[in-house]
Amino acid sequence: MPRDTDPITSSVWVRPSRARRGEQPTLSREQIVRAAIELLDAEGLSGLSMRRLGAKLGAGATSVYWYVANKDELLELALDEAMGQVELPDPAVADWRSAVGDVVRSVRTVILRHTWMAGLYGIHPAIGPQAMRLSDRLIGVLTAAGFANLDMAYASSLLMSHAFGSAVMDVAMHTATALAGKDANDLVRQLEPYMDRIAGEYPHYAKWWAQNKGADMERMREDGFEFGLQRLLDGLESWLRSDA
Amino acid sequence: MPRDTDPITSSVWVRPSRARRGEQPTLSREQIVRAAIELLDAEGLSGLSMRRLGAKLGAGATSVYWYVANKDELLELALDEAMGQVELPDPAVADWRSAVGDVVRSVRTVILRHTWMAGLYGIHPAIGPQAMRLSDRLIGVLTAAGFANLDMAYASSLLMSHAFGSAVMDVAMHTATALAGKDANDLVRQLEPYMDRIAGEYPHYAKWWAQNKGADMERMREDGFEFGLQRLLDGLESWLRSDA
DNA sequence: TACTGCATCGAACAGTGTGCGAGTGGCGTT
DNA sequence: AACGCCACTCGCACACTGTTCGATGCAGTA
Repeated sequence: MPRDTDPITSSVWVRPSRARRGEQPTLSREQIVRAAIELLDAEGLSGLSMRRLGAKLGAGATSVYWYVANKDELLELALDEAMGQVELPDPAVADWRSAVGDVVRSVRTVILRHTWMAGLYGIHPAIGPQAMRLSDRLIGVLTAAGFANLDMAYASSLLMSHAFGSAVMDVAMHTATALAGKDANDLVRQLEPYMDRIAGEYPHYAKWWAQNKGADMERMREDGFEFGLQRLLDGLESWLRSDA
Repeated sequence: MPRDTDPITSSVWVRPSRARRGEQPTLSREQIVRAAIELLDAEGLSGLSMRRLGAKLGAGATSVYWYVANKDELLELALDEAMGQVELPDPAVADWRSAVGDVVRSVRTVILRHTWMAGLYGIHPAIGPQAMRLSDRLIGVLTAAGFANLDMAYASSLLMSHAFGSAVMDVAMHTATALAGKDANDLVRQLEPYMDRIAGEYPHYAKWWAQNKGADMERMREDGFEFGLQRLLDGLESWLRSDA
């Protein structure tokens, strides 16, 4: 794909997808991105290589480069495509708390479904069309709720931060335990002697641990996310009331 | 480094650092991790290769493998070491809001200083000794404030989520603009025609944009983080009061 | 028929993480 | 004093990576 040095027009999002002239050019950007996501879902971030992607598409390894400038760019496209799976808020819902809550929950769900997304957020900003569409709807709900200008932007990025942050932390835990081939609870149980040994260095942690070692990890993550979401909405709501 | 198949005892954190027998073995795990961080800071995640690390240490490329099993493990160690730069809360401070706020701010600052951390959180959970130390102190402050058991864990992970999430999003934006060789404001200004063109698809976004295009991006990120932190603390505080 | 330009691919290059086995020097034991 | 062990270092090799370049073929136009 011919390069363009202008940082604006060279962005993936402005450069048009390759147009087909005749009938079927056997490959397309959408098809490539879809295949990349399948590979990423099945094998993780390190499982995606241009050669394997080419093979999966029944094409030469380097043919992909006609539709996509970079592996980085491909990942950017895949990330945005996956973001498109987030369920958008229904603008008809009057209760902004539940509307906003549903979006945040959906973002988290999508990231947990495509765990490779977690490692990508720190590299590519979410400014693709799907992410924009999501932002747009969120802005709509928040302005209807009473937020405006900078406060609106702050509120929306706070909500997104929570979805990203907690999902990323969950994914990290999940992959770590999955890599050990264990369920999270098993792993925690096995860690007990280690915890006892270092208890002296982390007194507060050890004390808490002694009282809560029975908790179900999977359940905790879910409940913790929901708890945080509610506190966050509480904070926004009370601010909204005190300001208006 | 000899491998161990047991998932527990094979973890980096339990396996002891290589002990020196005589005087100076020319290399050490701490030295390696330090050099790795320097390389990461200077060149980013993709700038760290085992060969370059070896060269920087004046050693053979594969000598590092005596102290570290993996590149992955090395990154895990570097991540935790960097976490050690977070300023711990002063337990003497009576005001839990400001104590907790300082920790969260410090986490964000550290991540912004070592931008490579952003891409690593989704891969390795923060369970190293430094991360544990941080958690321990945070737990101490929160329990003193009145949180207990599961709620305490939820509150702490909510705070951490915010620090991680917002820092990661900022880093992504920052690297994207830095890669384009532009200041964020310049980039945004250049994006204007693009924004106008797609305004129809993102009506709420476009409307907001029209009213707030003058805002300073760097400032917005800082203020947005602080706004979110305060709303979050508000939410926690009101929950604490209604519960007690 | 000749020409143009989209689309595909093979070969090649520089670089990656890592396993293996050979080396080296100094310590503890005989 | 001699030996053997063992912590430690490193060169080589392997399989693989992303990406460039130039050669090829094919569709539509002149």
